[in-house]
Amino acid sequence: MEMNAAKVLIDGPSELVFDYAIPESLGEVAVGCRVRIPLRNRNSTGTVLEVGPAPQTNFTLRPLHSLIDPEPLITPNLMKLGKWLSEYYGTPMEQVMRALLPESVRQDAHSEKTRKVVVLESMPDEEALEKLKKRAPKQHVILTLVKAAAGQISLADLGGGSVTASVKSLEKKGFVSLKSEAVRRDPDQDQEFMETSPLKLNAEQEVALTEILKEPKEGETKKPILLHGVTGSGKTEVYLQAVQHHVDQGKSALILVPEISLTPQTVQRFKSRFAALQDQVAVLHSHLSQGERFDEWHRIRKGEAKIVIGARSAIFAPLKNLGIIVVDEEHENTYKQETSPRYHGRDIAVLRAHLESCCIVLGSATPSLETYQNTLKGKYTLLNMTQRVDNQTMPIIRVMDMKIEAQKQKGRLAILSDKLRVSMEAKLKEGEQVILFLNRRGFARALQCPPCGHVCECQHCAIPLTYHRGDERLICHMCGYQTITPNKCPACGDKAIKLQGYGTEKVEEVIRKVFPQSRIARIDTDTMRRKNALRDTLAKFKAKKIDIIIGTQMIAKGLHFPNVTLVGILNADLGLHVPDFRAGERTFQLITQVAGRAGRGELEGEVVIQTFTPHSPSIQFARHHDYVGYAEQELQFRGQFGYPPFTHVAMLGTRSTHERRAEFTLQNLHKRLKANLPAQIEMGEPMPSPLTKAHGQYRYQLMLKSNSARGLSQYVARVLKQTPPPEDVIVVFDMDAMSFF
DNA sequence: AGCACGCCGACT
DNA sequence: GTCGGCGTGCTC
Repeated sequence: MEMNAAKVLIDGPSELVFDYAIPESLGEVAVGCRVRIPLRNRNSTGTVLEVGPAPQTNFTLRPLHSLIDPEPLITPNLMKLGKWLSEYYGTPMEQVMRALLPESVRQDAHSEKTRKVVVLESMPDEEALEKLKKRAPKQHVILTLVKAAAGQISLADLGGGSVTASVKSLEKKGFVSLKSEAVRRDPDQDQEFMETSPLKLNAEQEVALTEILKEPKEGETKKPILLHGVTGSGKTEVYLQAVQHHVDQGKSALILVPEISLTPQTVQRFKSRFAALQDQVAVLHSHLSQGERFDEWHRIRKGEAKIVIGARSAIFAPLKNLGIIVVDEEHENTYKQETSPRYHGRDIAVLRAHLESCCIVLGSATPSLETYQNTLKGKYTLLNMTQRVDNQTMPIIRVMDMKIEAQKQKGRLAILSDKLRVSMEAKLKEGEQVILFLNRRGFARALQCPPCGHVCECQHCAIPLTYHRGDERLICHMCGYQTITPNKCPACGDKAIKLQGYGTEKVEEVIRKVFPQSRIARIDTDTMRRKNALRDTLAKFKAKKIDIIIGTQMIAKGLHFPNVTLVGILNADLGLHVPDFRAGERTFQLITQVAGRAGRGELEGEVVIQTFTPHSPSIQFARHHDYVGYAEQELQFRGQFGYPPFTHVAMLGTRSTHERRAEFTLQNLHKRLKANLPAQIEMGEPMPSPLTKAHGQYRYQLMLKSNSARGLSQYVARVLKQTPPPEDVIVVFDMDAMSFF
């Protein structure tokens, strides 16, 4: 007899895939179903990968026990997506499955939140009621309350546990019954959203929207769209109207934002615009409780929620009939997941749109070079928005050469240039506000010569060499090249060559001295530890109770303060001279984004950039608001040194509390990888990570490069499987790594 | 010979 | 992950 069988991926780290017979009594068993299965002499759980005729085996298949959920939890498209993820990132399928389903949904036991409600069954007659009032006054009160509440009231509203005895007694008499009712855990239940109407689009927005909504030609699929719009050009309004269009057509929409906690304003705008459809909007992010996530996820799966806004993991939301995916600020690094599977939310979004045959819009003022390159190759459609809405102008950007300032301010730490100080005085006098920005990620120290600005770089990789204190060496973190730390500048011969740096704390101290009258707040991870501290400080700033904000990355994104007319970037070099080939791109993006905080109201904005390397392309092109110019020269550099988007770069790392073990394990892996290294893979040397010790663990890393991401991942995964690491060493493989620390 | 312990491979 | 087979080695 022809019996169908299911290929099941068994839960647990074993990566086991076995065939099981499908008993007829189980009904429809589809791909993506979660199932209970026998395994040896015990029970286990798994996910159905395939369903088909039973394979030829010399043993009889054991039957599936039962379905955990009546319907498949993972749609066929999401299963395909998962398979792709597993191969591309070299991640075991089991771990991919964990990313596909939230833990609370995956768990065998369902956790719908319920509440007890008391329902009126029948009312006693007058006589009985009177009797009750005398003999059991509490029961009488309950009955009146239930009746007053239209025959149904929650147990909690009646007074909770203290009334249960009385209710039980009433139930026995048949007057009421006690039932359970599912309640939705709404993460935003205490918030009110005022509905907003669509804004009038300007000509550029109109063109963009039309192109986004254009149906593909018969038999063709729509190319992904890059919406490149300058800061303040009204991209969000375009997304909103595009989403509206698809929702009107009965389709669903998915909006990805970099990080919910950093983009509350964007989420707010979506929730407000669709306030009338509030029950159809779901927000997914990491701060949801397990229960909230469970509810939101099932609302999406059942088709109740058709508009999903979320951070990267929302890309796996079980939406059906997708009309459009929007990836806001597509260049953001937060789209890269930093635990396994280390996927890039934007890339997965493009793939999902392809699988679902839906429209996808990637939006940014500073597109990633990966995405921009795809428009040049004709794989994506490029739409430009060059004007700010409401005729606002782009801020004027000035660049201050801190080498000259350092000479002027002889002996003192040059934190504030004369120009920036004078501008601040002028703006503050007018009652306008100032943001001072300092990127503090300077821990991986490059060696820079203060008089001439020269930075020691690797000849092979064109990235700054990193100073390692222990052995006084400079190491290249792409290829492993090492050299002795010079005691004078190789360019100008000056002996002042040194590691430079200061933090926000130091800046605050200096600014308070220079501007004793001003109200100053510092925003960084140290001062914003308290819950809601960021929100409160920003609210105060908005209310003009603060004049100057000194901040790190936290204030770079998405903030809209019309009264800010001056932005100072105190040390643009800090992000520039880190051992990462994307350092330049990141600096360009950061300057452009931070500069975009200035002049968002009636008043014109001004930006002052302080740097020791004023001629660096990231700074010069940002100064002229010239994205295309920057991209062109940066792409040329990337091509020349074989960096992404022309290749794929992956990082293989080890971590251990024992330094030698981390080092030895990576050296061992390096040796084995080298043994049969395919020609198209290029490999560097193992070396200590720039952040040698983090979270009590020593870290070593190794760079790999290839034209084929899959090929590289598969090769590394195979070698990794053959060489399991010692127990106390963790091995990390990161395809398309975005961070090299 | 009898039994405890730990490694290693199989699990459909 | 977890079970059980089997080899090692120690004890009765």
